[in-house]
Amino acid sequence: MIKKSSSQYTQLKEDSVKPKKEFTFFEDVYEVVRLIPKGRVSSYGAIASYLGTKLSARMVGWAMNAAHQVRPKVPAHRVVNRNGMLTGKHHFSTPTEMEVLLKKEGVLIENDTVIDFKSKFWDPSKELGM
DNA sequence: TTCCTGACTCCAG
DNA sequence: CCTGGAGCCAGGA
Repeated sequence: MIKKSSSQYTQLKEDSVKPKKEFTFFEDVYEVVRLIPKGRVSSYGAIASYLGTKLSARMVGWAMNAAHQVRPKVPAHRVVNRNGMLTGKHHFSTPTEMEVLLKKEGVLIENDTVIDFKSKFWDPSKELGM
């Protein structure tokens, strides 16, 4: 039982002014997503990788979950999984919202998957240079 | 505090 | 081709 007291860390921080953490990761995710060109799509893993946390693709999805209430607007519909599947469609106002938005931008969907995903794929590490 | 879940991905069978 | 488990880490119960 290594029951340590957290008090030993309390003096480490004096920034009692800031109740919240920095949330830089989420903000970075939103910024990258906003850079995805219209008519193109990216993946959770690609974004995570670009931000240096390759193994945290799930966190990108988690960030998208809260992206709807973030301003400026975040085009979350342009983020799909590595296979081009619209795994996040159920998190939009309607189950077809994501697909409709993409089609409006020229990205065709079939069976919940982006058609010709390979050519529509936008890799931040490659496009933004790394 | 601990435990569980997830808009993911990789790897082994 | 499909399935399951591990690693990731922020929140909610």
